[in-house]
Amino acid sequence: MLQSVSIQTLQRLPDYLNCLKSLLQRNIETVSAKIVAESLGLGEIQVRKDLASVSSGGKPKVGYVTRDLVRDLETYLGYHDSHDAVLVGAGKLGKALLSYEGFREYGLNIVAAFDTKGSESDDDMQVKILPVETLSDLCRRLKIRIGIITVPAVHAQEVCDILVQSGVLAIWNFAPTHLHVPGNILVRNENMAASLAILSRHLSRKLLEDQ
Amino acid sequence: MLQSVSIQTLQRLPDYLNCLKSLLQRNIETVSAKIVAESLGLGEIQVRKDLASVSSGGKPKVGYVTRDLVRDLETYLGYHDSHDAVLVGAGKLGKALLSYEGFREYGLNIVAAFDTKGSESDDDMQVKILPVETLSDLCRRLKIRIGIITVPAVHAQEVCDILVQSGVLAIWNFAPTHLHVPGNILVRNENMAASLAILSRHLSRKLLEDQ
DNA sequence: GGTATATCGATAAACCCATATCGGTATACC
DNA sequence: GGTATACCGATATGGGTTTATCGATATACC
Repeated sequence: MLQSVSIQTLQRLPDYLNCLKSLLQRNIETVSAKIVAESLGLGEIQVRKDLASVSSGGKPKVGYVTRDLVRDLETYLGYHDSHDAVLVGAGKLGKALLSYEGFREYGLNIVAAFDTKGSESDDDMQVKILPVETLSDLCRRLKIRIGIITVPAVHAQEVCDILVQSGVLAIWNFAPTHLHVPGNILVRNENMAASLAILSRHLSRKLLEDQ
Repeated sequence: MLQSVSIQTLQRLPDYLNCLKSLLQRNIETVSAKIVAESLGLGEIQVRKDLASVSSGGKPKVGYVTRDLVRDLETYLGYHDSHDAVLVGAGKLGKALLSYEGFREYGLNIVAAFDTKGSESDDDMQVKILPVETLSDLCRRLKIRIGIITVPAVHAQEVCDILVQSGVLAIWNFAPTHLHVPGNILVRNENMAASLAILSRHLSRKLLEDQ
């Protein structure tokens, strides 16, 4: 049951969770796959398959118990036992991510941030910004396993190397560059350019249609 | 040639462009698909197919002419003729995106930003932050076709509705919520939670492997 | 100029994921 | 209590994307 969740399904799970949580707030105790599907713009069968892979089934004529689904999704996604992470690169984007409270409820706990410019403490940030020289040491001491890279593209690879050497296993890369890592390390690229490519093409076509 | 580019391929094109540009800076005039593949961690055949769909072919024993590929990729991705866009929600993330210069070179030109709190002019931002009441009017007047949503989730749908009613055709949504739009409008979700899901699962597995 | 080699391009197989169809089961209503 | 209905679950079909195999061609070297 746990093994066979496809990447695509996995990426939809947070959406289900969002949707179900908002239903729960409206005191909707049970929910059918059809409702969820319509609410998220997905196929009904797809929703059933996805939910089946992370939770025990629903009942005919009733649907799923909302609360149970939420619990199972959160458990599966690891939102209950949070992961510690470090962020490297306290520029605009880095600071924006640091001050985003939402990550904590996704089980991501940013315990420290690093930058070359050392610690310029900002108002509404929880963590201090440390000099990058201390990055490796801190990762080792706290057994950090997730690294977030928000440095300029030219420095991304060297930061990546430091993280990997310090025991980090998963990297969330916001720099617009490809990172080379050993096979057992996962890199997830937050690929803004790819998103733009899709938007841009859609637009070009639409504008072309209307002459 | 232009029609048959798959979504997956389209998303890889910006990576190719990045890679090729950096090769060009190192005065590498021609490049083989193999080199590009290794540099990006992709399959050799895949690279060839992708490149073939946007550019005229390479020569045996020599490879592709780097400069030509860059030009063709940029043309295909529309980086030459830029699209105007508006951004709604000048919180932390919104401001971070506003001050990111990189978008311009991707052909995205953010001409205005909006927020409920009106115009609090910030230091290094090019555009002023306007009251959201004027959003619809400006979109119509300037014929804006791309909207970027960085408001809290609860307000995302209403902002989305305004944008759509004002003629916007493509929406880049950073709010963690699903948006309902007419069929001819494209929504691209920048799904941070989905990325986290993938990172988190990888981590859980790795930690499990090592007990 | 002939041959070896590196590289591209096209067709075919394999794989993954989404969608459709069928059958089963619990609830609701008569 | 029986029957109709709404909904779930499993198996099968289909489309799209990746990967593999083959043949073609231009360059380089002898």
